Amino acid sequence: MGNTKERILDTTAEMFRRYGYTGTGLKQIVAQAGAPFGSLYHFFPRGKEQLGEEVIRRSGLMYQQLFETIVAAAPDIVTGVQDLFEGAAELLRQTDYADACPIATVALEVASTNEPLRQATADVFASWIEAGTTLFTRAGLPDPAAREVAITLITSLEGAFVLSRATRTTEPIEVAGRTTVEALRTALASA
Amino acid sequence: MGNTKERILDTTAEMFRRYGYTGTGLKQIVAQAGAPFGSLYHFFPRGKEQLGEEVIRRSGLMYQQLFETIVAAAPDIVTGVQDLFEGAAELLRQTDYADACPIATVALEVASTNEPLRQATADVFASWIEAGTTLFTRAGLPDPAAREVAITLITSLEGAFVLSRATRTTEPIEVAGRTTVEALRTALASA
DNA sequence: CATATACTAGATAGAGCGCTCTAGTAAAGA
DNA sequence: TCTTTACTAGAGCGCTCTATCTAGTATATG
Repeated sequence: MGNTKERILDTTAEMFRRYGYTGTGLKQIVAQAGAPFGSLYHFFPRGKEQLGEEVIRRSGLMYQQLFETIVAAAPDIVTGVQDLFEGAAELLRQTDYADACPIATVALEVASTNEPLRQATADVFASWIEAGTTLFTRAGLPDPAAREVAITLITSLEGAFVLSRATRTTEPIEVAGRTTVEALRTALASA
Repeated sequence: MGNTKERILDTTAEMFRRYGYTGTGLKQIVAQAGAPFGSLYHFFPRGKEQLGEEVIRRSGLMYQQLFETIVAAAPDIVTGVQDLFEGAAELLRQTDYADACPIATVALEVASTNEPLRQATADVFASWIEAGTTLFTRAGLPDPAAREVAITLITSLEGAFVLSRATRTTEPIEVAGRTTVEALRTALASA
């Protein structure tokens, strides 16, 4: 069964969100996942770096699907973006401002220290941008504008996570949501 | 002379930008600063945490003054904000996408693990927001709108740093600059 | 039944961590 | 001159880090 491996991946993703890459120890991971230490190097022979890379790519994909699900469930794209920011604010509140994007923390840590992991975070952001661009294109925006709004959404969300987690307030994320929605509305109006 | 202490603070700030808080070792700091290890605990008796806190508050103040200087040198507030984003993009390019905001990296790392440091990052962000609000109020925005634009600026900039450092592109920061300027223009127009 | 493969289990190595400790030097004030 | 204070200097402690290593168990296949 792939049960142990999945448990290690899920636990690591959760710990990355709270403690970052360098702040998360392998022994803490196996302890919290209830997995033997040997299994870690069985499933991830290249050690922490391989585990980190798989967690980054996996989490990136999960969040992308979450975003697409939220937008698909909304009556229109503007409401979808609104729901996304409101959901993020709610999640932060519920988890005592701990559980936000696991990519950003690791991305900043590894950007200048670990090229394979930096590449993984870059790939995740690139695919988020593409996914967003596709969605906004489908909503009627021309190609360059769609990409700009997608980038605006992601940078606003990530930056808001930083401020909200630090200040323990949802104000930054609420403001970021309004700004992003406004940018989207403006772009749609002139399309 | 306060020379050694300053050198330790400056070196630490630089290393925090690149390696983060947990990723920066005290021995690396004194080695790079050319300072004896004993001096570190002479100037910072409470160790790494005290050093970290002073670096956060000091860097926060420096960046705030930098922002105010840039805006003061510009012919108007819109140009000032534009210059700020362009300067940030230029700095990233020149430093191989290493030197960005030292607060964000540390903020995400310590938000759920170290309360005194989390508080220090929160204080920095709060004072940035206040400084921005003051500037935008002076430019003619009513109070709630001024604060919203200030928060938008900071979240956009921080989020753009994350994406730019990860992808090694200035595109996110350019887009964030345009979006922020647009938000500011809209707010000014309806003021 | 035999054997290969997948996985569990954890002791241990070697390096590095934050921090403490003792000792020594430089310069200023009594 | 003597003493105090500020600072330099770095060895070493206890601990944790990632990673390796050996050994054992379960399961499936010949």
